[in-house]
Amino acid sequence: MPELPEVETTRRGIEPHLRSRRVTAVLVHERRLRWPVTPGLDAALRGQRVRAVERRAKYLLLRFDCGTLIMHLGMSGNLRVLPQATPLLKHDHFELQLDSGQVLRLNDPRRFGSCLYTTADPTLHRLLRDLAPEPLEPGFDGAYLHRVTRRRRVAIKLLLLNGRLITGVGNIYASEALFRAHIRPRRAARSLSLAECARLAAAIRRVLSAAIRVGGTTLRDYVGADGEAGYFRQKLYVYERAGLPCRRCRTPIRQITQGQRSTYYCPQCQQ
DNA sequence: ATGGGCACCTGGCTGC
DNA sequence: TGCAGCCAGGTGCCCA
Repeated sequence: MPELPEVETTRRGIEPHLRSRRVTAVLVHERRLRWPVTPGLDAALRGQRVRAVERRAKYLLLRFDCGTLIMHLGMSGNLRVLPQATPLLKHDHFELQLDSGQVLRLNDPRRFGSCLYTTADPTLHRLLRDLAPEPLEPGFDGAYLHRVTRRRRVAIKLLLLNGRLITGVGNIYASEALFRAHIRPRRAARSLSLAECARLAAAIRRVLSAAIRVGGTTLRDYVGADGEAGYFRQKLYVYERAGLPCRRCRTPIRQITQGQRSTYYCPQCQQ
């Protein structure tokens, strides 16, 4: 489900309900996520106030005075703020009960998400420490992209999914950014000129920002923290549009497989 | 160092 | 109707 825009939409949705609230209980209904949910969370967090709700790449960070809860939504996870009496749904694995009478619930059918607690600096956590710079922060530009692609023979589409080099871009926005930059997904990363890298970096920033503005992309069952759908799907140029006419030139959109995942592109607009 | 492939899961859809 | 097969928004890890 979630790429950076969906995670950021979730963050913005839950943050007002969490900030400065005190945790009254932590309930773990299913410990077996991507990694086992950190044991002892109820004892660690009960009575603690949520100081901030932050995001790093596709990770959400719930900051407490005593430590940080690092959450990831995997492919199919979502977080919702609900009245505490709301009945549990299938695949509700984890919840934070709050002194407001509300509850933050993680639902994740595929259980690729995670929920880990650390008392150390979370940016030094093994899952976060090697991540690339944030794509919406100033350091991410054509020069950066040019530098990290220089010796890479891998296809640019696959490089966009490598979180150590680029972060926040997933399978949807990788195809969408390459379309907007007019670059073929199978091009070797190192073949991109500085000008192309600049176009691509700008396209990544534009597509992520635009998706955040409208609440992310809705595919299948994705809903934001308040349960409403995102609207970016209507703005997709190529993703899941195989065989349909390109919105720009009417050429049929092609679907190929790269790294066992689907890529979509326009053979006319992208060279 | 880089790159390819697999693994972890459930559910929805298609086609026989 | 049942069932096998395939596909799906992520990413760490193992191996060549």
